[in-house]
Amino acid sequence: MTVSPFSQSYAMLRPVRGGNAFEETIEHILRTIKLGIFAPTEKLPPERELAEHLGVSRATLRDALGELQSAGYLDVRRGRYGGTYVSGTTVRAQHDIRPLEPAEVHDVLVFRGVIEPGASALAAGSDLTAAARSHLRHCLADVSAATDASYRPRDARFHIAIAELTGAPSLVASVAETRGRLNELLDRIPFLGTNLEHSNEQHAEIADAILSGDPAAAEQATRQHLEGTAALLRGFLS
Amino acid sequence: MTVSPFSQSYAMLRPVRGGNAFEETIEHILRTIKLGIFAPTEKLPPERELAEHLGVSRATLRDALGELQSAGYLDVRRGRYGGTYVSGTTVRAQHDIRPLEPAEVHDVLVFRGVIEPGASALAAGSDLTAAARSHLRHCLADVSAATDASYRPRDARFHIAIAELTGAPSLVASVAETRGRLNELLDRIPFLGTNLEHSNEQHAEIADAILSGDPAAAEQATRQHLEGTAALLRGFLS
DNA sequence: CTTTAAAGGACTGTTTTTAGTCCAAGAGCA
DNA sequence: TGCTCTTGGACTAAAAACAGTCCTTTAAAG
Repeated sequence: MTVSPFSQSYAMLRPVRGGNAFEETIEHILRTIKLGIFAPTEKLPPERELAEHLGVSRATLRDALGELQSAGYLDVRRGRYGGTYVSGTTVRAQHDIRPLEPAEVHDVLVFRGVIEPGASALAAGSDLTAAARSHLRHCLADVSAATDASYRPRDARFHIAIAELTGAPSLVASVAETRGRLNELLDRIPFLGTNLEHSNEQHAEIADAILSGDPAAAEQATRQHLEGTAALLRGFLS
Repeated sequence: MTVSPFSQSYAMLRPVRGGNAFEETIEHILRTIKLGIFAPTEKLPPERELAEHLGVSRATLRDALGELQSAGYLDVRRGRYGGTYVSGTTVRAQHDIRPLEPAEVHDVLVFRGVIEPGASALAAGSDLTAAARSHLRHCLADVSAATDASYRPRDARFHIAIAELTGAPSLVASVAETRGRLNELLDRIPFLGTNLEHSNEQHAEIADAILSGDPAAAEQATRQHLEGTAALLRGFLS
C-alpha cells in the first residue's frame, strides 16, 4: 500500500511488534551491551528474572543468550554464584556494509535533536538529589577517562544518565533506543578518529550547566554537542 | 528484582514486547480510533494489507477486528468495495475507574513536554511544501469547528499533524503514542467542560508561528498550550 | 444479465512461544 | 566432608501465532 504524504495513518500503519520474540530478544540484549548499559565482565540478572522483565519465556531468552554466547558476547558460568556475564573481550565490531539510508539518518538525527536537548533542559531545571548529582559526575568522569574502544559505550551511558535525571522512564527509553539506532548508523561509516578532547569538553559543559541548574545553557550545549555527530553522518550521505 | 534508583539497567529491564499479539493489536487499533487517526465512517485498509503493515498474521488481525466489531467500534461490509469501517456512532466512553498513577502522569507529561514543543519548533524551522501548509491549516480548521465529542480526536490529529511536518516518523509515532496514553489518563478524571475557545486560540497561535517560520514562538506557544492539560491532570493528583 | 475483481470469512497444518517441571553444577557454609 | 541453595541446562505438553489456501459475498463494468 502506498502511504500518502500526510496520511495521518502514519501512526497506525506501523508494526505492532518488531518481529519474532527470539530475534527481538537478541537485538535487545545486544543493543544494551553495545550501549554499555552492562559493562564488560558485568553480570546479567539470572535467566528467570531477566525473562520476566523482558516479557519473554525463559526458553526464548535462553535461545537468544545461547546465540549471543556463541557469537562471543557473553560468558556463562554454571552453579551457585554463576550466571551470564558480558564478555570481557569486546567483540571486534565489523563494519556493516549496508549503505546509510537517508531516511533513517534523518529520522534518528531529528528525533535525537528533539529529545536530548529537551532532557538536558529538564534535568537542569529539576531539584537533583545528592545521589543523582554524584551519578552524573561519575558518568562524566568515566567517559572522560575512556580511550578508543571503551569510549562509545561510556559516552552512551553519560547521555542516558542525563535522561535518568528527569525521572521519566519513557524519556530514558527513548534516549537509549535512539542512541542504539545511532550506533548502528555509525557502524556503517569508516572510523574517523573522533576528537575526544573536544567531545569531553562539551560533556563537561553540559554537566556543568545541569549541575548549576541552567536549563537554557544545558539545552544549548547539548544541541551543539549533537551537531558534531549529525554533521559527520550527514557528510556521508552526500 | 529491585531496580536501584540510577541503575542504567532501566533501558534493559523492560519488556521487549507488549504482551500477546492479539491484545496488542486490539489496543493499537483502538488507540488509533480514539486518536481520530481514522475518523468515524472512514474505511480501514483491507485486512491483508493492514495485517502486513501491523506485522501480525491475518488470522490474529481478524481476531482483533472481530473483538472491536462486537464492541461496536467497527462495522464490516463484505464483498467488493466492502471493508472494515470505523463505526459512525461513537462508543460511549465510560469513565475508567482506576485511579491516576502519579508515576504514569508524570512520565506522560514530561515526555509530552519534551517532544511536542520540540516538534513545533522543528516544523516552524523547516521549508514547508504547499501541501504541508494546507494540511496543517485543514487540521486547524477541523479542530476549530468541533464541539464536545468530536473535539478530542480532532485535537489529537492537529497535534500529530505538526509532528508530521518534521518528516521524522519516530517523532510522529512518539507524539501519537503519548497522546494515546494521555487520553487514557483523561478518561479517568471527571469531565470538566474544557475551555474550547481558549484552546482554539492557542492552536491558532501555534499554527501561525509554524506557518510564519518562527521556531521560538512555536515552541513557546506549544509549551503554554500543554500546560493547561498538565495542570488539569496534576490537580487530580493532589 | 453476466462477468469480474476486491474484499471479508473459514479452514488446515506448521512453527514459534509459552508454562511448568525436573536435573546438574558448584561455591560457600557448617 | 557433606549439605544447601542459587544458578544454568534440558525436556514436555499446551497454547498462540503463523503462512497458505480456498470459499463467499457483492458492487461495478461490460
